[in-house]
Amino acid sequence: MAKNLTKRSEDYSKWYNELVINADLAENSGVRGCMVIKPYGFSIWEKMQVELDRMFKETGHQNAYFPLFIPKSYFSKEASHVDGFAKECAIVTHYRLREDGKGGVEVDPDAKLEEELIVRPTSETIIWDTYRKWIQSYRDLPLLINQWANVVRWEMRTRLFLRTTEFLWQEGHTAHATKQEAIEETEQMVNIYAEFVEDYMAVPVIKGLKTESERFAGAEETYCIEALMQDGKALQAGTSHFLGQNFAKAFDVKFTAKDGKQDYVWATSWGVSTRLMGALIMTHSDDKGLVLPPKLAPDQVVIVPIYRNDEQFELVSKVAKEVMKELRTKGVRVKFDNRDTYKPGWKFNDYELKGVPVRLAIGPRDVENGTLELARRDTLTKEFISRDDVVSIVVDLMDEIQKNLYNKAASFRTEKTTEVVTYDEFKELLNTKGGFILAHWDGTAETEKLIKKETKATIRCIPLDSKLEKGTCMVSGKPSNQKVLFAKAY
RNA sequence: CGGGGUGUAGCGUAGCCCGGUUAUCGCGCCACGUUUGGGACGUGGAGGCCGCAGGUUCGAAUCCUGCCACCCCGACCA
Repeated sequence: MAKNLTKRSEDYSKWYNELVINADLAENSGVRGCMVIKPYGFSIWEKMQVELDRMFKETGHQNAYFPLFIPKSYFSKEASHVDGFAKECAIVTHYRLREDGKGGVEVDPDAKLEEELIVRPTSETIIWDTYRKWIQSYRDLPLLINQWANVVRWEMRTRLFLRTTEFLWQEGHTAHATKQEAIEETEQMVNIYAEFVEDYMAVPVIKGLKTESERFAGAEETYCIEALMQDGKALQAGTSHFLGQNFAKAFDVKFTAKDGKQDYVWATSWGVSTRLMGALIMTHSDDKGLVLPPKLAPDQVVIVPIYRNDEQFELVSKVAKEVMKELRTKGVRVKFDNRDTYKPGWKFNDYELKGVPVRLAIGPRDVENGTLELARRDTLTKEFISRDDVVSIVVDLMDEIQKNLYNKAASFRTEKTTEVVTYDEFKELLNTKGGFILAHWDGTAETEKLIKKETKATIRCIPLDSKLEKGTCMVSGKPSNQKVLFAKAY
């Protein structure tokens, strides 16, 4: 990372970009708005997948896979859904290339598809078209399915991990016999997302409901989790939608209930994406690079040997390998970096850049004294510990670092969350402190739009667990029952 | 899609206004040697159709025209 570039500098996005590239997580591919996720970045994403997938399965969901291509006509079946996605779709119109006579290739105009195919921006339509065939009776319900997939949204502006043209995600699509059950599913999934993001990513989130204008295209209610980044901007980290009977009606998905009556099924959909990687990076990183929570770090501990000659290397390696073995027995992910092609100082900096939670250094002096040098990535502190205590200390540290990262992020968020009464205060705060702002709002789309236009701040959510309190809208002065969460957002 | 900016080695750049030897510097890369407890040093070396296509000129990285790509700010958005 550039030495003089810090996250406190004005150009936060440049800092972020360099961090993603230098920490070897991902890079721009050169293909419009698509990124290459490099092995190190992908291994973190894989850890996230494993934990999320486990949580989905523990709550009765199964994985399946649906097609990448969606016939254009499917989209026109749900009116608000098409409105929401029409402007950002990649469309397949032809199925063949031919030689252009100049050494290249061109699209063969004779190979035009009769019906264009949309590269999925999300899979509601094709999945509901399929569910129609799968669901006849209440006995087929609930249908609880998730898929891990890539989707494409042709956004105007892209950003590594946060908004790439193609991104990886999971999307759950469930069908239920009753409205109540579907709402419970929607709420359960937003709770699972919050639990994952807080417990595994160590990123505190606020659960809430989206306002009507921020709602998912085709949803009756959108639940979300919102996180606060270090530059004071909010990031939507996950969404769970109650779709009512909208898609069931659009795709004619009916079932016969116990009483013999036919009804449309009730639906939900929910998803998190590789954007979570962006949240992880922007929440914990410092000027030395990435900081990974132990639960998601591909390597939780790295051992760096210090030596001058082969003899010392053998001596040090022996201890390093023993320590590695003992830690692995306790379930700690350890890497022994015995490469002779890089110097210790270089390795120290590289692992700090990559965010490895704990570094152990062993040199001849340590072997002699029965010690190791332990360095924590989260606090950047170093200490010598006894060789005999290393396993218990490191095992405890995994929990401690995980908690410390969460607490740090939580107190940052508390510090950056302000309640205001007047619109003037609100505007002033946005320009100075930023962060989350709680304020009364009259519940109208007009006021919401006006605030967005004048300040660029949006209502991130109507928090679920905030207390009800009477007040008046900071803009219109009309009555309000609850403060809502505002912020400038990614 | 509007407004602004930038394209020179793998990366970051100087040169461009005011055309003129072999295109500058740093990092990285390769070889050899000395090094190794916080990003080592020395010596030598490789690597460029100066974004692309035209034009002006004896001569173009530099001037002109067109195109393309990327970045930033808006609008849009997980």
